[in-house]
Amino acid sequence: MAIKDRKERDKLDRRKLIIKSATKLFLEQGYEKTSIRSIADDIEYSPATIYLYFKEKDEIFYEIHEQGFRLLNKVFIDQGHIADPFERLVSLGRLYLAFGLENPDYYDLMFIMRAPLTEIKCNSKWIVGDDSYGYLLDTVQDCLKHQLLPAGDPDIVAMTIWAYAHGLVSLNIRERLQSLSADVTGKDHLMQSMEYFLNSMKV
Amino acid sequence: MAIKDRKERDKLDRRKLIIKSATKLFLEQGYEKTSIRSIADDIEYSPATIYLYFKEKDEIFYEIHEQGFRLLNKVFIDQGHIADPFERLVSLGRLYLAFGLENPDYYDLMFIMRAPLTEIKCNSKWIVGDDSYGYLLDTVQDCLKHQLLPAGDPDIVAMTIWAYAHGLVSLNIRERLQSLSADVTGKDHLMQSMEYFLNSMKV
DNA sequence: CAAATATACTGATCACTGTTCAGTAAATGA
DNA sequence: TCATTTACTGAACAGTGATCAGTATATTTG
Repeated sequence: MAIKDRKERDKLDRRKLIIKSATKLFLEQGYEKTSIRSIADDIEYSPATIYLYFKEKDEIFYEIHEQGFRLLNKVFIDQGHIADPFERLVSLGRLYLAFGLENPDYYDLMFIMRAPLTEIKCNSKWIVGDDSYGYLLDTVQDCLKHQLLPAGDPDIVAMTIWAYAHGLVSLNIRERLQSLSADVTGKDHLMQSMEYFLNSMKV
Repeated sequence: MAIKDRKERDKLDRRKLIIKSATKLFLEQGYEKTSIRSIADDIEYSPATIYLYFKEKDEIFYEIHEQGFRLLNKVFIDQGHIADPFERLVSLGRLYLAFGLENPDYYDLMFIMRAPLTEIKCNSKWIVGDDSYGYLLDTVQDCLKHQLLPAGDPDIVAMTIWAYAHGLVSLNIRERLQSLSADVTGKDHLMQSMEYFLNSMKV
């Protein structure tokens, strides 16, 4: 049965090849411009072949979507050592902002784009995102315990903070801040805003 | 020269006809599914005709984009009578949230979608959005004057509040809240979040 | 070993998209 | 009356995601 095993490995390899190429093209030119044909061209297979490994275009990009979350988790993971909960929260905020600005395409896929997750998938695998949200929730709960944030339901508080951070990043990515009366574009102003936000929240 | 006038009026009428049809189809089925051909079908003209009145698809949807801002302005405009600045701010927040949830397609076009505003247009006409932002900025300045919000640059403060509200609405529209550990979906939870946010900010 | 079957892949095609352009028919101006 | 402008269109271009009958190779079975 070794042959069968090898074949299965080969099949997975080809799947990975597709994802690798798709990721490369995606980071170069974004989701919309990365066509099935361009991926096929890149890996030197027929477009039809890709549909033997993925049901639809979205399924390929769901993998990249997951990669993005793994990336964000990696960024978050070694903040646990910060003892002060509020300091940890500040650090998470900074990192989230930096992640969004440095990986706008990943961020887009993860949080802005019309979800590439039709059907059941949504329940079964969205869980990857839970890790990142988990860090936030834990930190928020710590802050609440030490009364560093105004009392409230931890989930509501975490969602509130996330909503703020997401709003900041996504307004920036989609260039909605350029029209404001004052010029608040640029990373400095975004950081100023985040400091203002967190300091205002601090009890 | 009356004939020429009539002709110009007719031309504007046809332009309006296109926009009207585009709006109808857009609100029925969203941006992506509203094709030039479907608009042409609806108004019983050839697809090519549409390009005599609009340079590109985005130009049509820029009009709808403006309609959206006029709608939001109309919602905001009669909040000026609320005397207490902070109460006014709360009211603006509520209205913004309600607008986003009740008009997700408009909201999408206005604040989420990859901007349908290539080139110069961005400088010349984005100003429509300034009205709505103006209400927010005025209210924020009032709040700062009466020390109802933590001191800070008015533009940064306004942007911070807007970012929060936008984050809340857009995470909801793009269904990113469903994956959270607790079920924070639903208008109630969003309102709870907004109350928590604004109360936390209040000095 | 030979025949039947399973695997991996592809070219062609479908139905769609935004956009362009040569051509037409009618209204207008000289 | 004839030239010109105006308003419009059919057909096409180049691209998209997706499908499917067909093919060539490899494996399993009698």
